[in-house]
Formats: sequence, C-alpha cells, structure tokens
Amino acid sequence: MTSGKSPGNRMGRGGPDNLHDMPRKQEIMAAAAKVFARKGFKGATTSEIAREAGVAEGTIFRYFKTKKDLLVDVAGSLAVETLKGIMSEMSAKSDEESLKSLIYNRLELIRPNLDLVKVMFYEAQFHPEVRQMIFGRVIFEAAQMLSEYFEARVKMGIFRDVDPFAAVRSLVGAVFTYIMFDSVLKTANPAWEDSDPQEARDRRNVDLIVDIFLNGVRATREVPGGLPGKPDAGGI
Amino acid sequence: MTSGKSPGNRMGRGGPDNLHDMPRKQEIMAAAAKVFARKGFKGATTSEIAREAGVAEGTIFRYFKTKKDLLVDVAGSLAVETLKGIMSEMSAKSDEESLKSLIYNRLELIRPNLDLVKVMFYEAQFHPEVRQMIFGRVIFEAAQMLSEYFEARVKMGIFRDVDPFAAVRSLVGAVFTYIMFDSVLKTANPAWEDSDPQEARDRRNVDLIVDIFLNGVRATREVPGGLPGKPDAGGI
DNA sequence: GGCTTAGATGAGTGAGTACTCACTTATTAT
DNA sequence: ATAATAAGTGAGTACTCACTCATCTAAGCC
Repeated sequence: MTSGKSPGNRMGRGGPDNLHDMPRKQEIMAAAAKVFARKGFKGATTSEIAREAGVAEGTIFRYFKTKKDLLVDVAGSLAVETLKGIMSEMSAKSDEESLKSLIYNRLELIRPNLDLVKVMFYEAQFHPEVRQMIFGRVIFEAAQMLSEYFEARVKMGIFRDVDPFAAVRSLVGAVFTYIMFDSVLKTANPAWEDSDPQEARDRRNVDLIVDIFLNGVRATREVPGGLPGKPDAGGI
Repeated sequence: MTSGKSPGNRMGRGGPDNLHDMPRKQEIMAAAAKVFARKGFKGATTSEIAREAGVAEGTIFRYFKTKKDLLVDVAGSLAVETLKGIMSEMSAKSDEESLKSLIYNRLELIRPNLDLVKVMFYEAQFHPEVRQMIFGRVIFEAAQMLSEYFEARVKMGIFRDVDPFAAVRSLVGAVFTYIMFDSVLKTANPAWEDSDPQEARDRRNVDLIVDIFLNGVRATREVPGGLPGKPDAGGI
C-alpha cells in the first residue's frame, strides 16, 4: 500500500482516532463539497475528489452509486446546515434588531460556502432532486417562516397589508444580491478588502437594506427624517 | 454532400437570401447560445452546437479557436443586447412610472434569455473574460446609470441621502430574485401558469417591489396610508 | 472551360472520464 | 491461529469530447 486508509477500520468506538473521527462517507462528502465549489459539478472529477478525501477512486463508488448521487447528498447536507437554527432568532427585540441579527447570522453561515451555494443553485436547473433540496426545502421553509412573521406584523397594524411572500422576497433578494455582488467584486479585486474590511461592509450594507425595507413596509414612518451615519439631505 | 451549406457562399450582397442572410459566424453564435442555455457550458458539446447551426463540427473551429472563445463571444453579444436602449427610458414621468416601465422593459428583454443569463452568471465564476463582460460591462454600466438617477433625486431632496449604489442594488436585487424565483417555480410546476398569467404576475410583483423601494427611500411619504389594490390594515 | 482559392466537411485522434472488478488488507468471531 | 467478513484499492474499460487535417466543393475570374 502506497497511501490511503486501512480497510475494516471502524475505529473502535472508544478513543477518538485523533484527527479522523469522521466516518468515511462524511469525509468523501466534505471533499466533494470542496471540489464542487472550486470546479463546479461537471468540472469536478471523481479522481480529484478521491485525492482530496485521501481515498482511492473506487472507494467513492462504495458509498455513492454515481457522481450525481454524491451531488444530491452534498446538496442535502448543505440544505440542512443552512437551515439549522434559523428559528432561534427573532426574539423580543425590535423589528430592526431582529431582522439585522437574523441576516448577520445567515450571512456568516453562507459566506464560507458561497461558491458551493452558487453551484447548487446552478445545478438545480438541471437536476430536479437538487432543485427539491434547495428550493423545496431551504428556500420554501425560510420564506414560510419570514412570511408568517410579516403577516403577524400586518395584523398588528405595524406593516402595510401587502402580499407577505412577495414583500419578504424583496428583502431576501436584496441581501442575496449583495452577497453575490460582493463576492464577485472581491474575486475581481482581492486587494481592496483591506481598505474596507468584510465585517464593517456587511454591517453598513445590511443596515441600509433593512432600513429601506422597513421604511418601505411600515404603516407609519418611525423617524421622519433620515438615517444615522449620513446627514439628512439638504434642501426642501 | 448529405446536408449542410455550400462553401464559398458569400451570398451576393443583393437580394436577401430568404431565411439565411445571417453570416455564418452569427448563425453559430445563435446556435451556441441555444445549446448553452439548455445544457450549460460544459454540458454543451460542439457536435450539438454544429447540428443546431446546421454546419459541420469543423466549421465551428474556423470561426472560433476554442469552445471557450465561443462562450466569451456569446457572452459579449448578450451583454450588448441587454444594455441596448437602457438609456432611452426615464423620461419626464413620475419616479414610480419611470422605474416601473424601466423594469418592465428589462424583464421582457431578459426573460427569453433567462437560462442563458444564468449560465453566464455561473460561468463568470470560472472565466475572468466572461466576468469582465457580464459584470464589468453590463452590470457596472446599469448600476452607474441608476446611481446617477438616484443621486440627482437626493440632491433635489426627494430621496434620502444614503449610499446610491447600495440603494439601487437593493432594488435591482429584489427584481432579479423575483425573476429567478419565478422561473424556478415555473419549472417545478408548469401547469400553474394558467391560473396566473405571466404578465399580470409581473405587473403585480414589480409594482410592489417599486412601491416598497420608493417608500423606503423617499424623504417624505407621499400617501401616508396604504397602497392601492389592497385595503389598509385595520387596527391602530 | 479551366484555374485558383476560400470555405466547408466529417472521419480520425488523443486526452480524458465515470465507473467496474478482481484482488489485497485489516477486523472480528470462533 | 483460522476462517469469515467487511472495507479499500487502482489498473482497466468503454466511452465521450474538443479539436485537427486531408479532402472536397463551389464561387470568382480570365
């Protein structure tokens, strides 16, 4: 044996095998996720995935019937990951605070997987199973939850009585586009990161998005003037 | 010769050759656009593109050094197409009307090419040349133009003094996400189109997006109550 | 008509690719 | 120890695909 892992190694249940306690299937999925993110689904080769996972190519096919099955499983695990703990936000804080912190959290969760997310959205176009995972599961659930929040506010007379799903999509869309855009700008010009660090940029942009959204959607305006940070417009 | 076009056929400048006046290069690009939209870049084969264009596979490589060159050229032509006439909108009408009609038009322009647009956005991740075409050219120019419009309104005291680029992105993002979402829903459930035809759905959703955006961004609220179509919320 | 030449062709080529399978190696049970 | 089993391996297989090139076709010119 030149390299690789030993067979039959169910790593005796007790002491953590130090650095490789992840069952083989998980290791392969993690490796696949990395390679998919780098190269896309079609661009990824099973041989590269195997190398990344530190196993032989044949091993992949013990755990996944086809490369596509591997894609679907990775999509599923990403879906679960992304949805995890989304209900735990939205506490007693103000609308502004709740929304902002909800968005900050999702941002931090998604950003490390952004390339993979893009690949999954794209592949959803071609593979119904992936579409089901990403849209049927994650997006639909998230939209549902936010819509309910919105609807409750409408009943309380805080928000205007408009289609909750469409309204919420407008907010999510703004955030989504911000991340995508930001990632492209960063790719095109990595240096520029220093002058305006990620976190500050996120805060600034999310704040503005939430601010516009809430102002656009509230039945009455809270602060009639402007917004902190920038001075009010001059004239009139 | 079993099929195909004749060589040397520069089709004598005069009478339109009825149904095939497009120079060969354009024909190939049009065919490639179709196949890319259906299968993605990697999924498309040069043989299928040749079949679609009604030429031999070898002919493609007379006009494009590589398949990737073909992708870049198609991206370029899509970029030009999408940007065409974008300045001609924004007349003397109200903000609401200008924005709505601007968005309607872009929607009609993009929708037939939506699958291709998705492919290009995706491939931008992997090919800097495509990224340059799509983001550097189209998106940047469009954003620039909208930002200027926004900034002018700020100076007039109509809009609040916030970062114009970020604000505009929030509007564009909402629209963009609406189209993408709509296309996925349609793919997943094509039947549902009948009960709510495209145009009506577009109008409804765009109106709401613009309405939320303008309310969120205006220095003063125009109509303090609600919005036409749906009644005001009850309480308070 | 004969000559030249740009354009078009499609079988062929070589570099991959996803997936298989006969075999090796370790673990567990007896 | 020994047998039985499970896990892992990687060279091999059948196939696909972007790209090439020797050959063919027809238009333009005299």
